[in-house]
Amino acid sequence: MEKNTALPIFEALSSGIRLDVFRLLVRVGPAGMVAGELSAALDIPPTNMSFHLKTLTHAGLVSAEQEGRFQRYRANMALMRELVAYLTEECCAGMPELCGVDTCADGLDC
Amino acid sequence: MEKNTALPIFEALSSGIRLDVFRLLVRVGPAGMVAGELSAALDIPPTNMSFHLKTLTHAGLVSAEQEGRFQRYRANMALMRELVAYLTEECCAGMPELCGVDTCADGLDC
DNA sequence: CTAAGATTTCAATTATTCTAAAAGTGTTGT
DNA sequence: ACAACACTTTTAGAATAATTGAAATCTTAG
Repeated sequence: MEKNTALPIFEALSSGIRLDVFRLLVRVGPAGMVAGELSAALDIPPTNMSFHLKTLTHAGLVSAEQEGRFQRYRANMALMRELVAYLTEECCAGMPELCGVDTCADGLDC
Repeated sequence: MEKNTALPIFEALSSGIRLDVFRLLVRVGPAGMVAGELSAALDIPPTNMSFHLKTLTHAGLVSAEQEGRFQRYRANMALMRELVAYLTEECCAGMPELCGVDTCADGLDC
């Protein structure tokens, strides 16, 4: 992953509202939610929700699909895994065992 | 992890400079770096670097240790793992197999 | 005590976030 | 097919917050 990919992701998640939206979409999984449902569920005005959804979409964290007159949003889980890999890349000068006891454990390839 | 913990982390990493600092600290591992080294390595004025280091420290992403008259900073890898767990918590309504082929694979407990 | 290193304070610039109004889209009724 | 409706997005403006560099402060080594 490039820095130009990772940075918009962190910018997108640095807002409490957008973090709530993303986590909600992660929770509902492949079913996703339409803009109005998200707006109602989190009590955010539709016009403002649209602004935040645009930011999340631009970062690639959520995908939007036209569904009749609605727009359905889904979380992009794969991108998040890539993000973790990017952060832990070249971890500890190539010596993962130096990272500490529980840092690179549990199958996380860092 | 609480939302109040995760949010400052994303805010901290939403700056290109701080992302560079954190990744550099991940790369050097437990050795860490002092403020002046970071300032020189990334070509950032010390006064500005201090500001960003404070933000990273406040988020818990890096730890600061007094070392003589220097201040040595190290990356907190454990916190990042908690962050991933927080994001993927309750993934896909408790049915990880719905998340897609490579989303919850490779031992990532989501 | 003197000098060097690191951080804090402060003001100016810049970017982000929000509400409200207007404009597109697609759908349903007659 | 035409018109009316529901949902979503876009635009514009003001308020709020983040970022930056210069000067000043504090702490430590010699």
